[in-house]
Amino acid sequence: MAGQKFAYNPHISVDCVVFGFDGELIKVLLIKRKQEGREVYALPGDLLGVKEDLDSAASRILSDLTGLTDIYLQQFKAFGELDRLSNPVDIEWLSKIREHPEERVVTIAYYSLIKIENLSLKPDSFAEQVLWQPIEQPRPLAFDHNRIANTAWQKLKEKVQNEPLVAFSLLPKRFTLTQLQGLYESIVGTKLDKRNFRKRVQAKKFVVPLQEYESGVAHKPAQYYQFDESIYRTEFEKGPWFLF
Amino acid sequence: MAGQKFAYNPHISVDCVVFGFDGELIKVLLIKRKQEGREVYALPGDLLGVKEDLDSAASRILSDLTGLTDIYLQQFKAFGELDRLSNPVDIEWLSKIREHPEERVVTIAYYSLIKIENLSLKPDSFAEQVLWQPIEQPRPLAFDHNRIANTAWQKLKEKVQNEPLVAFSLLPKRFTLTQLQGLYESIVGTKLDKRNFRKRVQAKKFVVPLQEYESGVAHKPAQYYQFDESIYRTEFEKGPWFLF
DNA sequence: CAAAGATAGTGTATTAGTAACACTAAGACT
DNA sequence: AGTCTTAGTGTTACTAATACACTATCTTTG
Repeated sequence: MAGQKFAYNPHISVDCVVFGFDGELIKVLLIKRKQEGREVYALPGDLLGVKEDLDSAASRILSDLTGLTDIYLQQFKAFGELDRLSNPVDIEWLSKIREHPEERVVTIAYYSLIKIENLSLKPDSFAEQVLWQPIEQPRPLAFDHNRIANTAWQKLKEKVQNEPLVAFSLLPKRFTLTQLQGLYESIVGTKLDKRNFRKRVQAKKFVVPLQEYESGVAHKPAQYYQFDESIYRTEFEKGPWFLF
Repeated sequence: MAGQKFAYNPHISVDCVVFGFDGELIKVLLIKRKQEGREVYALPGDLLGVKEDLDSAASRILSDLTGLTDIYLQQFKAFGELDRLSNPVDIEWLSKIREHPEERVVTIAYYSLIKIENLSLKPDSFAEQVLWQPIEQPRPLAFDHNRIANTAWQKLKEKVQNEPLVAFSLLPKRFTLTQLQGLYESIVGTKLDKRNFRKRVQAKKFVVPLQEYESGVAHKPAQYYQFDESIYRTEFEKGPWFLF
């Protein structure tokens, strides 16, 4: 970076599984690659720079793609199977862009949570290159990217159990309790009881109500809430511990 | 392996944090390296073979070291900081064993749980090379291995919360409830109430009592229990989900 | 061989948390 | 004015978690 030639480590890459929530569905950001008329979809990723941190590489990939910095990033697994490249279409693709396409590359995978709204401002050209794919409707991806995306989804679900903090990275700065509940329902995969949900949320001091309400909706307007990270942190330092 | 020359990938290594429980303390397996009269301790690890899986490399490292196969292994994080090698002693060591000692190596770290009893049968020479270090009394390690070991310990604690299964990998095949409680106390770092603990354990059908008892102890002999993995699996498929 | 020492093993009452359940409120649209 | 749509609110029954103290059984020792 910084203008000079950027040297890559030929055996290590970083891939990112970017999650977003549009108010209804959880989606994954894919990039489109045109190859002989066909479209192939893949996770955003790149080789690791020789003088580059793993975390920096993940940030670089995401900010190149979305223009966003300062987003939630979590490394979750390295994938190094010898047969990561089994599909002939992938091999053909690599032979165009890599010096040693046959060599095994170990990829360090990250998942990332972004507020989908922040992205809607991007230029149209952006919409040509990328796609938000709902997590429950997977589509075939390049390399072992389906496996990586599925693992990311599992890990995210586990994470939310222990650190519900992360869920808020998927919501806009201010949100309604209905949105929050919808997000949780997407993650746990079941419907939750509205009253019990709200009771629990309101017991958590880090979800703070604002004196602002929806407008222009054809029903009673909902109150907005926001997440207070500092209250959250002090609450969770005295973290509980469950056995079984 | 297999007699022929073993080619290494120069930029990727695998390190293992091996945990054991001696009935009282949780310990980590370290290897000793003699360097100019000084002893330097490190986690067991090695470069990754060019034709080797990540998981296979971890298994190889552990079976070379302990003779054990079929042990619990969990990949938990890749470490790729540019300054992983800051200590002059480490640099000197690498200059002896590596062709390009100055190049950054990304290490894929695993933690592993073994039944310490299985290891007591090893030849004495083994005891010369390795050391069981209690987790609460860390000692300075080579490279960034202290960081790796600490992260492993954190991840293990998290894991036990969601999958208490893993704790049983640290216990002998048959164990007393006092041993099990001691193990949990080591992991959570607090004392637990004996009666409540036993009530909870006995509610879990996968901890099955045997008609066998301690002998030769200077007190009432304790009953032995064992872990039934198949009961465990069927129980946990209908896994619960906690919000907050 | 009696007493002391050591750890195993057991039950109950209180409190806290979780789960199930149905109606009224407010705004938009016609 | 009436209908549609989602927001918002409490109580009760049930289940799980906590706090707490004594008896049982074996070994060792005087």
